[in-house]
Amino acid sequence: MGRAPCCDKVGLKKGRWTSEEDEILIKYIQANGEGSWRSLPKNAGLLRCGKSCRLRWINYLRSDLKRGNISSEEEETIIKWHSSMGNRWSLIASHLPGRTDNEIKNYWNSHLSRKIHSFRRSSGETLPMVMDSTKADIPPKRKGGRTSRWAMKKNKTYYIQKDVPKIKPKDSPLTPNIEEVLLLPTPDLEQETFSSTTIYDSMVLDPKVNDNERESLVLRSDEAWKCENQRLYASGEKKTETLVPYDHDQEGIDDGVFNDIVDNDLLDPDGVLALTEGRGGYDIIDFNDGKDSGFMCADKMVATHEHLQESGQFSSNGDSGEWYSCSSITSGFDDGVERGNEIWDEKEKMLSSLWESDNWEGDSYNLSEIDSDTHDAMVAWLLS
DNA sequence: AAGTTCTGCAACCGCTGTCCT
DNA sequence: CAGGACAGCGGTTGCAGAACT
Repeated sequence: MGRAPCCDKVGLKKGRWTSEEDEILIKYIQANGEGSWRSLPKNAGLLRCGKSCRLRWINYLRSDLKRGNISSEEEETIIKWHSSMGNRWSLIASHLPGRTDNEIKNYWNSHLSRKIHSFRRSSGETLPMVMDSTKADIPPKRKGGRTSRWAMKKNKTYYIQKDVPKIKPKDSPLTPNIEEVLLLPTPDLEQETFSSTTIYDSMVLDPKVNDNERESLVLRSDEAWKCENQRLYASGEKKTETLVPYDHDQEGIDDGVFNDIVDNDLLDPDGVLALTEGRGGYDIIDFNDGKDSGFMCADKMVATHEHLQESGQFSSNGDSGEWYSCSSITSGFDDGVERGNEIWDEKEKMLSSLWESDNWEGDSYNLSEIDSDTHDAMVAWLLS
């Protein structure tokens, strides 16, 4: 036999608390102490749910709360703890006396996350937008108002579009439009060198098939899907190649298997099997077992696991000896070899880490792996 | 100045683990 | 032990007011 329900929610007031209600609650708790939230509203004469009373007290009425004006030191604390704990707002709040989890959560969502996005813009990078085929032809026309929250959300979810609808070529040929919206966040050299569609240099393969089969899976003749992509090699040579996205739906992995991969079971937390988002869903990168694994780039297999191990680099072209980057979308240009001697600046590394961490939507386990120097630099920048 | 759109944040919702009966 | 409330948490929503054209 359990307890009586907390409240039946019938006839209870919702919404903003009035100053009168606050006063009643404060006086009651001062006289009787915290706790017994279920009986509190009745005893205090409030037409509120006990849960609501608790929330109001903890977040706004307690005398030890600071409320507003979060200092740079506090901001730094939030960033640091968030980088290691993710959205554990209550834990973060426990390191900030006088601050509540709700306040920190709101502050993060409305201030700090935006700082990171604005950095990407300020550093000459253009944030990619999700290509939504249903809207691609009708760019929204602004009538007035401020920066779109929707747009921020889109930016935020760009790399994490799990349920993005598959875009069929016949429905929405992307090639003509993609350049307008898919300028990736890359250093200057890359922006000059790579064409607009380099998003698809993410490698694509099915871990379940052998190399020959995989090649046939990836290669497509559908012109609408092809992406011309220029690559710059360390030698200075430029090459144009065609990258063809892999559509798991059309190409052989059934939805059930694919969803399993996406949802978790087949994802290796150590990164031997990784997903990157591509147009129409996820691409799968398998770093596992060498022989059946590798990287498909353009129209050929460019590296196997053995290449990776031997080279210590991300990948190389076994045929020509040229180095390829076969990285994810988010780090689509972060292969040091292909980029010659060019070195990413620290901010890019930071932001790349942030993007890859899926930090905007979920846990940030990757962020915790950022080395301390990078981490500190990131914090310094965010506070600058 | 009016109309439109977005921001900031307080409050709610729903879930989970723990405790109570 | 089972069932249910409690406490706490993170995600989401709603709205007043700000920002913008």
